Amino acid sequence: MAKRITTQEKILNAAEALFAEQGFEQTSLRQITTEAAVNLASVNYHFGSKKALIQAVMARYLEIFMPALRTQLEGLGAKGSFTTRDVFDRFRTPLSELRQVRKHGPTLFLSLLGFAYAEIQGHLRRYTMEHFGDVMALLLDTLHQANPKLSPVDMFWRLHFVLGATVFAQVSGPALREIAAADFGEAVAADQVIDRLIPFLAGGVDATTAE
Amino acid sequence: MAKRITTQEKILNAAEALFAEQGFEQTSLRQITTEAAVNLASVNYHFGSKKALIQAVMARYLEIFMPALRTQLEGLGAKGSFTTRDVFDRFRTPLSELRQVRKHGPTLFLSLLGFAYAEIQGHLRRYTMEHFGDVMALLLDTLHQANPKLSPVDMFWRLHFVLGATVFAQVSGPALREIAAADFGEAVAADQVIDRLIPFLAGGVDATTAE
DNA sequence: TATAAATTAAAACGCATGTTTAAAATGGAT
DNA sequence: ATCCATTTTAAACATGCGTTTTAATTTATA
Repeated sequence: MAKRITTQEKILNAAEALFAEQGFEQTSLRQITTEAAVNLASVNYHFGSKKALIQAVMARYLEIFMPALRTQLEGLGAKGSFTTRDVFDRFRTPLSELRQVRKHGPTLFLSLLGFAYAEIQGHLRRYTMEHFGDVMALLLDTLHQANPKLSPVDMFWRLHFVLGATVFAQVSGPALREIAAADFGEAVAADQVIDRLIPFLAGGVDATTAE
Repeated sequence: MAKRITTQEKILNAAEALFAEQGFEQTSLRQITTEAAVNLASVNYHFGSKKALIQAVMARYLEIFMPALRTQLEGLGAKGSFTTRDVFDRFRTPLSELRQVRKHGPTLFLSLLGFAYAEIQGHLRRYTMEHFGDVMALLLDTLHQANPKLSPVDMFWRLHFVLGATVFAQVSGPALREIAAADFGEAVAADQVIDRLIPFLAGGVDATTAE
């Protein structure tokens, strides 16, 4: 017997798919509840507001991703020395674990993260920093260990460039993969974008600073 | 005597400032017309629709930027050999020329470009490709000359990572510069972000591909 | 089975948006 | 100075949104 899917889960599942596809603002509660085949009012009943729903969608992923990333980074830190590339490679496992949540969890998560930053969801930034600020600090510290030449302020900026490239790659992902397939006859799976991305990011972070 | 400012220009000026600050979707025509001190209906009268206004705002910059970039790239192509870094450095002049349009033209333009991609303004993408597709092709070609090792499809993806990092840096620019100033006591002018960005981008594009 | 609590359902509310309409004002050409 | 096209204005329109309300229904408890 299939396990019972609650209304809340139906909403979360429909919401995250639409959010990842269209962004938060552009997705209406009516779209979500239609897709989930539940009543419009149930979103406010179960979650309180649209904003709270967005947070719930993100939390489901962050609660898996962040502890996993922390474990990975701590494991790397135990080693004597490592490269920037090593640090970014440590993102692979935490991302893969998101498949527990949903089949396309990794892609969904990164897309959501993308929209969270692209649209200015200040409350999400606050939520992340409040609950997982320590992991973010650990990431910054680990990257600095990998590349001690870079000053903290340089690392700060580059880490945000990294975030930008990542986010953009996901948000524009579907469109870009389509163009790539048409122009190069080379279909690229969503998950493989990350394989193209990681070398780029490591190269960027390791670049020599401006003279 | 100050030169007369037409209603259309008043609208364009108010619109671009608000767009760059808040994005396209989040900026209402009522905000724009209030700021510009013109009647609400004048937007639709002069431009036809909000979508057309967005296009007009972008066109004002693209029509200066794109030909300038083309000139720069052609100048570089005449040289025997050049690096990826050289290519990105050629963006500086075209960006600076945007100051003709407005004092903070370069920053405004990049922010607008950012929102154009972050929000899914498909019509802007189409417009750019339609009117300046040749320049984009030239850019891709020039980058390939600078780094022949990279396959076209690799270059395609990396160029879009570049765009993502750039766009994100501008959209989140104000917030990031604030944090940077607070955490590192180091104020960074908006124009200087591009100086931090260029080495990062060149490093990313030149990175060795995944094994 | 009777009762209370939790959930679902349908409808309406209040608000903000882009757009349209139709009248008033403006400005240049004859 | 008059006429006509252009522009500005104020008002309303249609639509979609998140949210709230109130009643019906289901579910669990005693």
